[in-house]
Order: sequence, then C-alpha cells, then structure tokens
Amino acid sequence: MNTGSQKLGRVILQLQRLERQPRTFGEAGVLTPSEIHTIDAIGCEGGILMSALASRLGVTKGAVTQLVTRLEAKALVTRTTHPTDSRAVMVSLTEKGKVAYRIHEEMHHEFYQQLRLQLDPDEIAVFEKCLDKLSELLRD
Amino acid sequence: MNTGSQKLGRVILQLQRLERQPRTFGEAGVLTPSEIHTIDAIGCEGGILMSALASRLGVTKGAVTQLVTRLEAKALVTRTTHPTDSRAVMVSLTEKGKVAYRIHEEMHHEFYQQLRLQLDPDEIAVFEKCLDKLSELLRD
DNA sequence: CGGAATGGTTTAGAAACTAAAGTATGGGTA
DNA sequence: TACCCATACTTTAGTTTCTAAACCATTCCG
Repeated sequence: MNTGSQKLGRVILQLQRLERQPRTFGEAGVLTPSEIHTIDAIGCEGGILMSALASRLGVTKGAVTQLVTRLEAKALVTRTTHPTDSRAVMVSLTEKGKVAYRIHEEMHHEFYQQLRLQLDPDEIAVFEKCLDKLSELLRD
Repeated sequence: MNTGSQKLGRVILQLQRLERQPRTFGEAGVLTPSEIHTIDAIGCEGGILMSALASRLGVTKGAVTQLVTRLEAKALVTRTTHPTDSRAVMVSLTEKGKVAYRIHEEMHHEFYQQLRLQLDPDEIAVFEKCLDKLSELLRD
C-alpha cells in the first residue's frame, strides 16, 4: 500500500513524462510542450503583454522572447506594439494559432472526461475541491 | 468559475514550477531536481540496476549514466558490479545519499500533511482514489 | 531636465535530456 | 569450441528549455 504523498508523487512523474513530448496540432503542425503551453497562456481573447505572459507561465522575460520569436516564425502568433506605450509588445494568436489552441483545449477536455467516466459526480466534486486546496498551498 | 480540467492544469503548472528549482538537502548539499529525483528512485533498500533505474525514471540508460556519474562524484551513490553478471552495475545510496533521501521524503510528507490539515479524512480518501484513477489513465 | 523604473531583447551558458554508435559480457547453437 | 546475437552500460554530439546578466528604449516623476 502506498501513502498519499507517494500516490501524488507518482502522478506528478507520469504527468511530467507525458508533457515532455512534442505533439501534432492539426494544421498548426508539431508543437513542443512549451510552445503549446505558451499558446495556451496567450489565449484566444485579445492580446497579452510579454511580461504578463512571462508571469503567467512562471518563466523569465528572456524565455518568453525566445518562445514568441519561434511561434511568430511558425505564424502562430503576432507581435503588435501597444497603442499608448511604445515599449510594450502585445502578443496574440493568429487563426492558425487559434486552431492549435482549440485542439489542445479539446485534448484536455477529453482527458478529463475520461477521468469523469470512472468516478461519481460527487467524487469529482471532492477531487476538484482538493485541487483548489492544493493550488492554494502551492501559490507563491 | 473554472472547469475541472483547468483546475488540474493549473496545479500541474504550479507543481512543474516548484519541481524546477534546486534545493539544499542538509549535509548532502544542493541538488538539482533530477538529482534528488534519481536518489528517490534508487531508494534506501539495497541496490538497483542501471537499466531498472532508467525505466523507473522513464528516461534512457544514457541519461542515467550521466546522472549517476554526477551523483557518484558528489559521494551520494556508489556503483558496484553485479556479483554474478559482470556487465551489470548496481547503484546504491551512500550514507550521505540516504540523508538526502530521508530529508526529501520528509519534505514530501510535510507537504502532504499540510494538505491533510485542510481537508476531512473522507475527502482525503476520495482524493487518493482519484489519484489512483488518474495514475491508471496515465499508465502507458 | 535627469535619473529611476518599466518593457523587451540579446547572449552565453546550464540542466536535462535523446539518439546513435561504441565496448564488454553473457548465452545459446551448431 | 567458435560464432553470433542479445544484454548492460558508456560515450558523444546535439536539442530543448530555461536562467542570469547585460543591454536598449521608453515612460514616469521629483
């Protein structure tokens, strides 16, 4: 029998292993984990500042610059200077980027649906409550 | 309001961010994530084959060779040739390695304890059941 | 106006891998 | 016994992802 913290550790290991490999996202082509991750963080609604993106991803601004440059070369995102602050750069998804976004979201949704199929609705409710607590503990 | 899969995604992001930074493990010194991870996989009881370690960590044998070489240089593990098969290499923790192992285990235990404090015992039970299901879904 | 703060980019380098080739040993089999 | 293939590990070159630190440009403010 495993302890709870071992169970958690095992799931983390499995998730990390899963998140390590590149995947194909329809016409958007093959994307590395951090590429699709960045697309996910940019989101479909409007643009986001480079620095906001960095803090959302939990990486440095330098890392974001490199990532966005690569995604721009793949025509998945566009850079536009901020209308009033000319230092700032807004990043947003192109149509092709949105395709990748939606396919990725659909993948996550399907995966979670698989989990839902194996559990009662009230178990899912408790699980999600625990996820919130966990997230709170990890916040900072 | 967030969906369940978004909650899960957020926790995964937080955990990844947490697991990315090196930490100090008492007299064992500062260890990178993959170093302490490897020590954890070797375990305190006896030795383990390089190839078994690779499959336990989910990486190639070449990666394990590099990791173990580094840990050996830090005097945290020892290599010994297998008694009957001289191709095989058994890896095991030194006393210093066991110190790191135990401190790491204690950290995990304490973290999980924090989570337990915020939830009912029956909620924890459901959570752990969900972790098992999740782990099963991720197996392959 | 002048200096500090903010927003982004660049660069060199570290960490954590992989893939593929190389070395050595073991186990059949003919 | 000689041969060959599989197993166990190591080595090497190269990739991905990221950081830290220096840099440039713009904006804010006393």
